Amino acid sequence: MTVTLADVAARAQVSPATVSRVLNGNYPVAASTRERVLRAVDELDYVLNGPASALAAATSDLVGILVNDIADPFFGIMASAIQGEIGGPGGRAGGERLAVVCNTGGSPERELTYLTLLQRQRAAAVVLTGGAVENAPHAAAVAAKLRKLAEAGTRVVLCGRPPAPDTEAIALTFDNRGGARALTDHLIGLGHRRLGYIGGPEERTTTRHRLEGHRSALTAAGIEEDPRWTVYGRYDRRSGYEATLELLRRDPSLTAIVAANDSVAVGACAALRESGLRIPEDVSVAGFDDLPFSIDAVPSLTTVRLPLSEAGARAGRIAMGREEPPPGGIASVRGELMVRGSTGVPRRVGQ
Amino acid sequence: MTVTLADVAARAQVSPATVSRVLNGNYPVAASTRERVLRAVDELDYVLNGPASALAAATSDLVGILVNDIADPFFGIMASAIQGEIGGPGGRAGGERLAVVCNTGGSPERELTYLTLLQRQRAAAVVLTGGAVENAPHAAAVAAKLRKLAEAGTRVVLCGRPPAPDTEAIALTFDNRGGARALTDHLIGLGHRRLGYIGGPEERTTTRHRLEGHRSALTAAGIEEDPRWTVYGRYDRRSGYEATLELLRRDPSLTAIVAANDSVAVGACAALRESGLRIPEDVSVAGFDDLPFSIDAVPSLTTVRLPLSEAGARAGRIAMGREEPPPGGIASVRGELMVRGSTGVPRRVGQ
DNA sequence: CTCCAGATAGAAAGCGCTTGCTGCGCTTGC
DNA sequence: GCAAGCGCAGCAAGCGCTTTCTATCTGGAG
Repeated sequence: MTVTLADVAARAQVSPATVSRVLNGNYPVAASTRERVLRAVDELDYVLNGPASALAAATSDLVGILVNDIADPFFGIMASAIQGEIGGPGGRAGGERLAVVCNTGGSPERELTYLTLLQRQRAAAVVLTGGAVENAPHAAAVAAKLRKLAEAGTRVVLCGRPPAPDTEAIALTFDNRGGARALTDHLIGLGHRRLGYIGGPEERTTTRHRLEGHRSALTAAGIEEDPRWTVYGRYDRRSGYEATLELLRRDPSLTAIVAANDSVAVGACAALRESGLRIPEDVSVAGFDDLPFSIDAVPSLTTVRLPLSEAGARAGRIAMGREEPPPGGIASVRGELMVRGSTGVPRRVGQ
Repeated sequence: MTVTLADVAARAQVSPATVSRVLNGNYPVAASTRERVLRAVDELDYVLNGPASALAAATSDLVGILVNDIADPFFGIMASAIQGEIGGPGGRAGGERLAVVCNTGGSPERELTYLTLLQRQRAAAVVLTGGAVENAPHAAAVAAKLRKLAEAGTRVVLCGRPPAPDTEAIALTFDNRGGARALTDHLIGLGHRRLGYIGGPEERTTTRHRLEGHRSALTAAGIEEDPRWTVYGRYDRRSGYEATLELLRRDPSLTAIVAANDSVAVGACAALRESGLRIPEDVSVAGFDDLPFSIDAVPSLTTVRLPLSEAGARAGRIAMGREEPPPGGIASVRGELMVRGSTGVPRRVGQ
């Protein structure tokens, strides 16, 4: 029923081996033979059986991309850039590879399960994006999995994720600490002294690093932080909205709100507006990531631009072995402070 | 080096056949034996070889999802919903399936290539999202491919895409015409008589349907459309920005701008603001899709809410055979008009 | 006490492809 | 003029799993 290599071989009057070689193009085949084979392939409308090749060759052309939330542009942009480089159709790479985007939803178990699934498929490479969960047993389990994958010949790259010790994984880490530091420095420079902070989920590396950067700026400026000024939430708009209301309740004299990311910041803006506060005259707001919509917020969001697309592309190239990994297997990718309309000199009288 | 079924069998003192049956759970195996096998699997840290099973069983657990642009939340949301239903880790479905999200970038060739790649992998199902390109040869090629896939046992579902005639593909189509009609009716009801329209790429079904809905509203209200009022672009913010400037240049008396989607609308807002026009006092703006950020635009965007998540979930279930396809294999999914702050009664004096 | 159905387990034949090795015919160096 | 060398094609042995068919061993039913 389905056409196989042997059928093509028969039609082209050659051996299956020759057909295979024509299709894979890694062995000399005379031009005339090749043409005959290709014609037969065309006439029979033959499509290679992926699993069979993968089995015989002990490699596959699948590349896994793990993301926390595919509906979030933060991950979408990275996934897109990675995929652009792994040489799907239209990519410059030779062999056509299929990108498998896996949505972990931020759940450690699903992350692990997906990794196993990818291992089962003998993936050619795996790129993990986004922050990791700070949980020793889970981190160890992931590290073990990554080691296994590497052992089986799967290249592992971390993009926007802290390095995994004792692992051969290449890490392209975002300098969340540095970015957050620059952002809060900017706010302090404007004259803010009472700054609220809306973090992401407490157990994530990204959350911790950004908060650390924020605090180091505070410390450097000799500002003593009030514990009431920090609220944890999720990386979404809703969380920003609710957290802002909570922050305002706890300390109505805040003059600035630093958010875990742009979505949170946008939610914060909405809450502020509903509370009758002007941005930035009454309260300044800052985000992180510089997603496309940030510039369209009104006022446009001051934020830290992360080169998501560039980092993703680089991760993709490294995963494909088309770019040298950074020395030591670790590179820190810096963000850039984008000062826009949502931050300004505080006008409100304190207390 | 790598652990195989046989190794597990040896360790558990059973035949490979038994191990396979335990792992696939579709054949009676005595509890004690099963346990022994599972222990061995665990001890050896065995992971099934996907390609080998796929080859032997002539089926795979890959499900393809084709999207135009993974970085666009429109597709991200659908992809996420689809994936949630195809039973990746955590899903309720039994077998664990891997979702393969393919980024076509809107290119017909890549779409076809991805379809071939999926066919090669003997995908269990394929879901195509987003509008199709209106190009006869390409449509025919896609239809042929879909037929081949169906023939090979791959279930094909179209989500937010017009039906593919002569194909077994199930189609969940968005009622773009109806949504657009309702939107423009709303604007006309507010008193607008001079409405600009920013469309998407001209050769896409979505673009055409939305424009048709818009025009039918115009016609029904006895408004004769000025050809200058329509501009085609892309489905992104930038396009909205540029097209709006162009529209304003062509006819500064426009009191409303209807955009192909929310991103375009947001770009339009930016252009309007920069031109010193107030929204909606001077010009009303309307979008389409109701993506999450629309509500945060200032003023918040009047738009047509498409149940992206619901439709995606349904498409996913149908693809998995867990939900009856709609009668006739075609269902139209309606959008809901969301009236918000970006549209209002026109205040500007005409001309 | 025999016989048969039912429940488990195993043997073995592939699934469709890749690839190391062999083989053949011809150019080329000495 | 001969052997070595090269370019190209075929043979055949798997890759690791699934599954049909068969074998074995119960425990009643007759």
